[in-house]
Amino acid sequence: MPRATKQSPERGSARLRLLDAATDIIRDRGFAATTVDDLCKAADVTKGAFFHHFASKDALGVAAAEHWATMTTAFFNAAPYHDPADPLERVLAYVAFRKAMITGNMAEFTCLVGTMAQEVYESSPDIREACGRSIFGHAATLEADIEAARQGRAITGNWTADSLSRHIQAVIQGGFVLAKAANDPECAREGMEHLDRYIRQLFHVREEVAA
Amino acid sequence: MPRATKQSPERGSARLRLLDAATDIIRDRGFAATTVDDLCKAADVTKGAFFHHFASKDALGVAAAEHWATMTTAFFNAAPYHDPADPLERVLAYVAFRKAMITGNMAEFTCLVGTMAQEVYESSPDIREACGRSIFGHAATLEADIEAARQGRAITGNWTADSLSRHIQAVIQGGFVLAKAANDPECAREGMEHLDRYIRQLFHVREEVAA
DNA sequence: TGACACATACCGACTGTATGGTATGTTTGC
DNA sequence: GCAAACATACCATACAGTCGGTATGTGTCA
Repeated sequence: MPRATKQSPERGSARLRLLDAATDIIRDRGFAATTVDDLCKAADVTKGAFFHHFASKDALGVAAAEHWATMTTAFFNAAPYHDPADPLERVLAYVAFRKAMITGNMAEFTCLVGTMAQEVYESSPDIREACGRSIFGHAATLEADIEAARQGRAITGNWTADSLSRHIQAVIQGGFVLAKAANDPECAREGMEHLDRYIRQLFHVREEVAA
Repeated sequence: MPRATKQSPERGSARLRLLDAATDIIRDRGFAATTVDDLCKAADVTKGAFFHHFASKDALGVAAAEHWATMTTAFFNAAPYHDPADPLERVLAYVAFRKAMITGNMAEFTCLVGTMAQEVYESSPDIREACGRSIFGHAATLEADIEAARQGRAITGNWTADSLSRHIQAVIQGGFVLAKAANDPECAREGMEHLDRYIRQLFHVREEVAA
């Protein structure tokens, strides 16, 4: 366990290392079951460093949610599902991308802010709000494409683009819950197939053979 | 705070009172943030009684999940959505029923086993499995109706009854996560409307004006 | 250029309390 | 009179948070 020493090149990175550790550990055990000592050990920093950067454990929770929002925004911005020229194709590509992301350990593909929101929605309003901003901010990134597709194809249905954008996130989050309960990621993938089928039906396009 | 005294008429009900308290408190704060003392206080029993009935806090978690399964099974068996003669009508009535259930406090309508599974899936396999049995056992109660509707209406789609039964639960669970993140139950209700629309589309039936 | 002030980033021992769990009674129904 | 159903006092530990300190960088002015 190499202590960060004087002249250490990582000096100044304790905050980031703590946030990265929080992302992993909280997804694994949840927020309440994650101790400050756990985080310090994983990030290889001391308790002094922790409370230098964060006023409290709750404050770290808020920062972790915001860090998650920043990371995921950059990640999804750089993802290839934006490539198609047709907005509906982009939405369907997003769903396919989310499905393809479901691999590896449960903690690797599940959602930090969904997990935290579920746990602390009542006990820690600050964390809950930060989680909400992350989830609904991400949902909103699909809204323009959905609306463009809706207008471009003259779809008239009893639903709105923002409602569908939230529903997409709900299916993803629900898939994670079932996957954890079953200890089987396939549950989450299944949900994405239903979601793909639903969206195609809303827009009256043929169902393709699942990729 | 009236201590349970000798000659108390509730004697013998400590276990049940603890399970009921666990149902409420864990849905509010999550499993890890719920202390044994919290449960004892809410159930108005002592720690001795707690550990007389449960070998550990984890054991209570398992029992709470099983108690939840028992309660919800009885509740849904008695619910009116079974009344329609047509199996598809019963499935749609189930979705409407679940939507109508979303009222009151968050902790009142959200799902104990979904919350717990999300939290302890990695750290407590016993609880995770009990949660899984509850969720997937409930999902399975819809499978026969879905399959009957599928055959009765000669539906040929690239999906199975058991997959759809799980997806229905996923949408419900995902709706709960978003509702908590937004602090707004309407998120969960929206999801049920999309689910209703999806099922109707799968079975090629007209969308009704939302109840 | 260098001395000084000041700020930021960290260290690690310490503390008060909360927590899960235990040991040992006491009461109650059969 | 025996076993189940409690009650009460207690314990070891783990936990979030504190505090006095040190190391390193940075701006400033003679």
